Amino acid sequence: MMAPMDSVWTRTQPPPRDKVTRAQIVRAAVDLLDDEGLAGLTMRKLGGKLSVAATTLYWHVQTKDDLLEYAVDAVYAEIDVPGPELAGWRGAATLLAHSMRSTIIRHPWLPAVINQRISVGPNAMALSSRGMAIFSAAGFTGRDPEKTLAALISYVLGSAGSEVAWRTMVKASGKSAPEWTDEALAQALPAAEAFPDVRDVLEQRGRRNPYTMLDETFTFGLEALLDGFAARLPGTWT
Amino acid sequence: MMAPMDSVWTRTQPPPRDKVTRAQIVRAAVDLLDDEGLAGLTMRKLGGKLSVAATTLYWHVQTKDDLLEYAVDAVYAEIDVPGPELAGWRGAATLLAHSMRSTIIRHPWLPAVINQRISVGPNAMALSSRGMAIFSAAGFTGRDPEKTLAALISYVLGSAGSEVAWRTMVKASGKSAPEWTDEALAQALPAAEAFPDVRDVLEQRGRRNPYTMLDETFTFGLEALLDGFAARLPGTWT
DNA sequence: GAGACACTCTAACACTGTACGACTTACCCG
DNA sequence: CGGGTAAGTCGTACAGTGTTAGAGTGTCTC
Repeated sequence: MMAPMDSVWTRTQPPPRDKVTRAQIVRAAVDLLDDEGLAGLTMRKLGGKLSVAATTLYWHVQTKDDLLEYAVDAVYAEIDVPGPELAGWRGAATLLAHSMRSTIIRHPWLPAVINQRISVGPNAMALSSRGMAIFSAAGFTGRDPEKTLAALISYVLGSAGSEVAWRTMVKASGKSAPEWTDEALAQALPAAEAFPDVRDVLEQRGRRNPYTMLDETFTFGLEALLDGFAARLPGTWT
Repeated sequence: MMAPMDSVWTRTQPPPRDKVTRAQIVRAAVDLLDDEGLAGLTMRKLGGKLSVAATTLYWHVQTKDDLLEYAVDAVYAEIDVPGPELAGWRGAATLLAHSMRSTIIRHPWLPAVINQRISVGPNAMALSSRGMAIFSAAGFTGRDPEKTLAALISYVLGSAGSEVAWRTMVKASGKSAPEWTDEALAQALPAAEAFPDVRDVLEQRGRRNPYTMLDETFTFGLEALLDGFAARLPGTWT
């Protein structure tokens, strides 16, 4: 394991040339965002986490917005896009959708950041490429694979975005989901009285397990969308 | 027009009791957000726009986040939800979707804000209520109207969110859409070389009219989703 | 050995959201 | 009519933000 006469003094190439690398910064930023939310990411706090002055970060990253862009692309790498040969196009699309949803739930700051600047990082492009491959293999031609993938991603993003907004509020309150719902209904939502149907919806979310209800809602829309895709496949009688 | 001896000095009742009302503040905030984006909204700038000290705003609004919540709900009022009796459930849903999309495009900051806190203002609830009525009238029962509406809104939100991200970047560059696309491809996206299919998609967006392409993509997904809903209507043979 | 380079840090600037307390009115009650 | 209470506005101030400029450190190359 150790060469003879190897010691700190004889070693010629101390491996860590820099105190931090951009990859480390990005990873730490994602951690911080996960833990403390979008407003919790501060250059000084991030520097502290890496035992480095805040301004040091600016050597590796031009601006905080750029850092966010890096963070977004890093997270994109966590979404896996199965090839269509494994589960068929519908299975592959389903897996992609669920993987994307859980990635967003793991990184709740994602939707708010994504909707400000478009994502053109390498991981985002790889996702697009592999995602389009699913629908090309399914038989879509021309611009259809692009449109189909865009629709799928839009749905997942919107759905997960709402879900994340809900989860964030519950988490920030420190209460359990049913508790939160009850309190919110009782105290803070007198407006709901005017809309009994909406009130019922919110109430149910307090009684039954809210998370399985979110799952059901997500799957419902996903299946509907995929049915719509299937009906658009060339070779389908209408 | 003027009473005898009316002057600044004799006048006893200056009609405007308050210098600003909350409604005015919210409206000005929306305007500022539309013009300068989320980062452009500043309490001091907003105060200046209303000829009022920044701290005065805090009498009418507890916090900047609260102000954003008011702004979101104010914008929700612009989305119109037709009753199902007018255009049938599918027509009504289509109109709702398009109205929501154009509202978001008019207020590009909306998606980023919406995904941080859930919306429970009166206009948001009215939208939910009337939206669910569409699908109830269509024949959906139980929790299905809620799920269907959630899916529709999720899709619109996600789709418009991506669109807005794109539009914002193009607008911020000050260039025309094709110009922007060309430059972005040429200079800033060497990563695209590794994904020729993605590159083609981006390139086409530069050649053809990008806005009609966005329309097409939006409509494609919307129709697919509505087809999926139709297939789920009770009384449909599968 | 010397100079260039990569990297880090301290100090500072302009600006942010917001708390506090003082000030000016308009209104109500005796 | 007179005084007190509340509503509303403002100046000041504070802690914290992203970011710049310049000085400093060490390492690599000739």
